[in-house]
Amino acid sequence: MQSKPTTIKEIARILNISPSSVSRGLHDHPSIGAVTREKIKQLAKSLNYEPNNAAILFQKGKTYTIGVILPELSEHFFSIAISAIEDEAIKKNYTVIFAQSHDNYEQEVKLVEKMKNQRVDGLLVSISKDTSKFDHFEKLNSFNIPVVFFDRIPPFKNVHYVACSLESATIKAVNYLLKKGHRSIGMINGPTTLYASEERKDGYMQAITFNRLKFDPSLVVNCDLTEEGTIDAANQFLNHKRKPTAIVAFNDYVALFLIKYFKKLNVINDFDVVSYANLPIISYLDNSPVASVEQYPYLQGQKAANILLDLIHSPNSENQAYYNTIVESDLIVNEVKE
Amino acid sequence: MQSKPTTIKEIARILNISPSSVSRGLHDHPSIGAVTREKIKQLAKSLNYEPNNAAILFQKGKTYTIGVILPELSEHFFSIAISAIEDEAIKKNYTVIFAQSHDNYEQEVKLVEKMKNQRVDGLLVSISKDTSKFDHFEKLNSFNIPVVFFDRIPPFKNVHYVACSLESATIKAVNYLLKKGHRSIGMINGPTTLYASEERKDGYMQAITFNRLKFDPSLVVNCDLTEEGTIDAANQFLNHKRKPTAIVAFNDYVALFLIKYFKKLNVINDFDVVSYANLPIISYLDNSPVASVEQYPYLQGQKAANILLDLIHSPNSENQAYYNTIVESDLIVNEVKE
DNA sequence: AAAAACAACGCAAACGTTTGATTAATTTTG
DNA sequence: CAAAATTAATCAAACGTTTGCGTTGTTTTT
Repeated sequence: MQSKPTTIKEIARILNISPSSVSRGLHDHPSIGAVTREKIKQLAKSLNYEPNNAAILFQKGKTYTIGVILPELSEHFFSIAISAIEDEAIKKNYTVIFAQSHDNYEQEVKLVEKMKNQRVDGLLVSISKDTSKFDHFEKLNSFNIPVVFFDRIPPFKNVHYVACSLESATIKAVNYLLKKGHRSIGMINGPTTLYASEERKDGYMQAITFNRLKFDPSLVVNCDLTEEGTIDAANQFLNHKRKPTAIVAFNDYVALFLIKYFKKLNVINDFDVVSYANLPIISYLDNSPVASVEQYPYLQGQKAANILLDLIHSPNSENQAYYNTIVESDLIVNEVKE
Repeated sequence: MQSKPTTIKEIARILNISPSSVSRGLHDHPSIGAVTREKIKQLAKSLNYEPNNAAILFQKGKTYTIGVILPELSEHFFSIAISAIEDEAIKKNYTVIFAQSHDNYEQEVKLVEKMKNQRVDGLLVSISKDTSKFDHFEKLNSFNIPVVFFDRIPPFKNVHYVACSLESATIKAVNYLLKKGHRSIGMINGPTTLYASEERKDGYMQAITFNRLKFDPSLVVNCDLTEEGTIDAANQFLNHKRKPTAIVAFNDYVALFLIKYFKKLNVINDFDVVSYANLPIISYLDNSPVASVEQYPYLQGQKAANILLDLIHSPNSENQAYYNTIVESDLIVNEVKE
C-alpha cells in the first residue's frame, strides 16, 4: 500500500482553512487562534504529518546540511573527527553529508563543486595531500558558504581553521627525548610538500637549538611514508656516523614499519621511538613508541563543527575576523606496562 | 560581493526564450533546435549556471541521497564500510548522509524518522545493539523507501540484507584450532541478545559435533564485551576443570583485553587465540591472535550500496524477492613473523 | 493543393511550504 | 457611538525546475 505523505494542503482542505493558516498554526505563529491551532496540531498528528524537507529547503534556500570533505574516511583520525562532527551537527538539527577526496586534488575540486550544488550551508574540509591551489574554496565566498578547515589546513591565515600545532607538539616530543638523555635524535619526516612536514622540522630544530645542541640536517630525512620509504630512512640512521638513539616518526604507520624493521634486525632495544597518534591500539604493541603526540581528533572535529555552525548563524556580515583555532596537542607518555 | 546563483529563468530572460526551452536545451531534449541548444549551453557555461538541486529534488520528489545509519562511525569496521558506500554512491551520482545510533534504540528510531523526513531515496542500516523491535523500519515500506541492512542485521529473512555468515566463519575457526591439535576450546561470546552471538555459538557447536567431540556448554561464556567482562570470562577458563588451550574471542577488542590479561598473568603462551577482525593492526601485536575471521567490511558496504541502488532504480513493483546476500568470511591465518 | 507530419518552441501547472500584504470581524478606546 | 486598535484568518506570490499539452510555422506526403 503506497501512502503519499500528508501535506499541509491536505490538512487545510480537511479543516476547510487555508494552507497558510496551517503552516502558521504548526509554527505557533501569534496570528492563529488557539482553538484552530490545536485543531491543526491534532489533525497533523493523527495524519502523521511530516514536513516535506525538500520543499522547505527549496523555499528557504537553506538546507540545514553541512558538507564534510576529507581525504579518507577509513583513516582512524578522520573517522573520529567526522564522528564528532556528526554528533555536534545533530544537536543543532543539522545533517551531515560527506565525501572523500582520496587525497586527489581533482576529486577535491569536483567535490567542492558538488557540495556547492547541493547548497550545503557550510563546508568542513581537510585538504588532500596534493592540494596546493585553493581557488575552488575561494569561489565559495561569493556564494556565502562558509568553510572551516581542520587538521589538514592551507598554509595561510586568512581562512577559518582548526588544527593542532605540530610544531609545539614536536618541541614537546624532542624535549622529552632530550630529557631522557638522548643526544642524537633522528626524525623520519614526510614529503617536503606537506605543511605538516615543515612544522615537524621547525619544531625539531627549535627544540634542538633551544637546548644548545647543534642541528644536524642529515638526521631529518624525508620519506614517502610507505613501508619501503621507512626502511630506507631507517637504514640511513643505522649507517649514520652519529647513530641516533631515538627516532621521531612521522606517524603511527611509519612507527609501525620502523618497529617491525628494527625488530627484524633485532635492534629494537637500541631505539626509543616517538610517534604521532593515528592508530588506536599502537600502545598495545610490545615495543610500542615510548610516547605519542595526541592530536585529539574528536575535539578538533567538535570545534570545527561549532565554528562552522557559528559562521552559518552569524549575520553574513563581512567577517573580517578569521577563526584560527589551535588545539594544543599533548605528548602522551606510554606508561610502562606491568 | 554577494552573487546570486544563476537560474534557468535568467538564462531564458537573456535569450528571450522560455524557461522550459532552456531546461530542455540543457537536457538535450529532442524538441529543441541545435542552434538554440548551443546558445543555451554556451550562456549557461559563461554564467556559471549550476542547477539548483533543492529545486530539482523538490520538483522530482527524489533526493538522489541515500541515508546510512550505523552504530559508531569511529569503529574501524564501520568506517571502512561507509567509505565503500560513499565510493559506490558517488559513482552513480548519489550523495550519502549518515548518522550514528551510538547503539541506542531510541536514537535509531529518531534517526530513521529523520531520514524519512529528509526523503532519502533509500536507507542502509546496521542496527544498534539494543534494537529488538523493527517497526520503525517497516514504516518505511509504505513510503517506498527501500532498506538494506548490513552486518548487523535483523534476525529474519524477509528483509534485504548483506552480512557475513559468522556461523560458517566460526566453523572454520574452530576447525582450524582442532586441526592444530586443540581439544578444549573456549569461546568468549557476546550477550545472548545479539544475533551474532547465536551464530558464533551455532558455528562452534557444529564444528565440535562434526568432529565427534562432546559439546561442553561451560566452555562458551557470554560476556558484555568490556575489559572487565573479558577478564571474568578469562578467569572462568583458567579455573575450568578442562582448561582450554585455545580461545575464540568475540572480536579483536575482546582479544586485546584477553591477551593483555594473559600477558599480565604470564600465561599467554598457554593459549592460541582466534578472533574476529576489527582492528587493522592487531596482527602487529607480539602475541597476536593466531588467526582472524575477516569480514570484509569494504565488500559488504559495496554490495549493500549496490543492492540499495538497484532497489531504488527498480520499478517499485512488489519486490517479493529479498536480497539475502552472504559475504563469505575467511579465516586469515597470521603468518609467522620472521 | 490539401492533408499530414514534423520541428521548434511557448504556456501553464505542478511540487509543498513560507510570508508579506490584505481583509473581515471583533474589541477597545476617547 | 464612531474611530482606532486588535485578533484571526485569507490571498497570492514566490522559490527553480520539469513536463504534458498546445501552438505555431515549415516541410513532406498523397
